[in-house]
Amino acid sequence: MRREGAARARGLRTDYCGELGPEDVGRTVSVCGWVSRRREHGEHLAFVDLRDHTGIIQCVVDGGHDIRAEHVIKVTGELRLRPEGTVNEAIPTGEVEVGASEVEILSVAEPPPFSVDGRIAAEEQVRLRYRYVDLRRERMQANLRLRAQVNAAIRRSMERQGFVEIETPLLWTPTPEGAREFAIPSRLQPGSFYVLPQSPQIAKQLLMLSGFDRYYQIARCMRDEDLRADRQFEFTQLDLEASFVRQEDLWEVVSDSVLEVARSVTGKEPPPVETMTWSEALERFGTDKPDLRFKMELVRLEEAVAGTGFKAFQAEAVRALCLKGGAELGRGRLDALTDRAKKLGAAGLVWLRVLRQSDGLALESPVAKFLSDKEKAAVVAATGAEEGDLLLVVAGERARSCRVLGQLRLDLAQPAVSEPPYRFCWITEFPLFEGLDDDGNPVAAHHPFTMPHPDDLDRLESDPLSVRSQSYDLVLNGWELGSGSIRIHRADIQRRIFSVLGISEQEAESRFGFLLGAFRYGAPPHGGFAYGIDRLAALMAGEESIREVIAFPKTQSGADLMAESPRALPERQLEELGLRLLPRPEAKSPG
RNA sequence: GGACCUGUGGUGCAGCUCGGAGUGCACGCCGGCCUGUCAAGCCGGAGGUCGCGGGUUCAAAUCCCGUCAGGUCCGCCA
Repeated sequence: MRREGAARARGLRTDYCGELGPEDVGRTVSVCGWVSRRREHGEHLAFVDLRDHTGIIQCVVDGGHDIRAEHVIKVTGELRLRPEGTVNEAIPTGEVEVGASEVEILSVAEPPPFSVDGRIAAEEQVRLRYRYVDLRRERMQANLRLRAQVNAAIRRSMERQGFVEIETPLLWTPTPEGAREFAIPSRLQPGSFYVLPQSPQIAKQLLMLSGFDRYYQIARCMRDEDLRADRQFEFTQLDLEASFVRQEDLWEVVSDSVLEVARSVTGKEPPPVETMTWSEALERFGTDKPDLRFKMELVRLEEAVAGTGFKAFQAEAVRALCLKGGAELGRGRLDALTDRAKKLGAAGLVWLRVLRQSDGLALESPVAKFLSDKEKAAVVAATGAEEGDLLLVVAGERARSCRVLGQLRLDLAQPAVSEPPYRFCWITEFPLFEGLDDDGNPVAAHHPFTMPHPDDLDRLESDPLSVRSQSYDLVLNGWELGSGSIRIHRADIQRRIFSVLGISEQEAESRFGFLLGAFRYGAPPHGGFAYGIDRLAALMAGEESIREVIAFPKTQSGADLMAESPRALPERQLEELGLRLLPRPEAKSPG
């Protein structure tokens, strides 16, 4: 438990509270911290549980001191074994206590707005308003320290692999694509604006053209989009880019870093990162971010019901889920599932209970009468269903049917997202384009500098929607951690992409000018990746929201309840920036 | 932009369906007692615009409308 490196930096104290033990008995020690709890026994005896970031130590003090919860005090005295029968097995320092000869009150505290010991869980609203108190709690101390451990593991991995840490500007220039940006008015050039980077994407590609070969940065990114449990305005990514590499090389680099993180946090060797194509993920799990911790994969039934007389199953795709033991679900529950499927975009949901009959398994369902015995048998065989299971079938367009079942799979069987094990997975071969915009032009799925799959290059113009890209996502337990791609470094291919996207040469020049310009001076083949450290740290900490691993997060309406941002600026400051406010339709009054 | 959940002494809850005096529980707080506790114990006490505004009603924490705040989600996040 003792940390040698910290020994010289203990300052006012000789020891940390949580590190004292029987081996220290007999020493005169000084400990500093916050009063976690006091137990008074009259004029001459009181117990004080003193807390610092390492833990809690019991101090035995004279009852005359006015020592209250969260007072900051320094206690000096001899460390001794607790008397027989008074050992507290519930805490690591429970065998010893400080017999206080001197108590110094370093500062007094008002009663905290909620309990620091976590006995009663305060509402998030209250926690955020008094975040400095909230962060004293064991949970938040552990979370933020775990996050620091994640950062350290990432740096270890990147340095080991020869990456160079380079900082890029926070005051950047507006880019037309992607997320909404935060704008910063220029004082020296009134009317002009910087923006905060939504990612260092362009900067890091330029660093490749500059010959740095391997760049990384633990980078803050800002996106002015609506907030969620896994999304804040500002978040932190491991951002990296490498030259003269193939996708496989990057997967290895990134896998090394996340496995180093998992190893460091869990103390165990994590399972290797798996890989599957986007198309396979959709077929097997009905999503591009599969949760591999549990099976219940989607099943193809097209062959089993080929040539069926049942109209609903005469569709492009007929897919099923088998819910183990689901036959006992009541009618109300099944109706709710059907509603859910419809809300998700399915035409309907067919359920079949798998029951035992004298001569084998039988299917009980409102539509059983429309299926032949042979079809029923084929369905049972294809799904591997056993007595007591429930089959859920969606028929219709392929991608939609898979996605509906993919969501039902999560609804019915997904464990808490932060529960181990940690099953990292690469999703590869994303489509280059996703659908068409209002003008009938394909829309870039990743960004317009993503290199197409070499085997599909000749279909770029003839059948763009079938073209795969060299882009890839990293997924952990159903959460998208990040994405990356091999970039286009050749002008001819970039021209063809812009042409397919319906972007003219002039438009490309004005929108991506300085990047395209830089490419004219010698661009190495390169590619990169970025993943969210907030999300990774949250999952590693067993949290469902990234706010629990961020010291001072914003609420869903973008407010900091402690700092009370955002706020109005004084008129003088606006003037200096060359800004004038439009009248607001209505003033917000505090509730 | 939209859907749903939540808002009651400092904290966490119950009360709301079926309207009848701010009623209750746990923690905390203040005072007293208490020399081996550790969620200390015992006795006493203080503390409330029921988020805010409007409506219905003889009467609203409770029903209705609006609004604000927090959360979850859809849209959005190349």
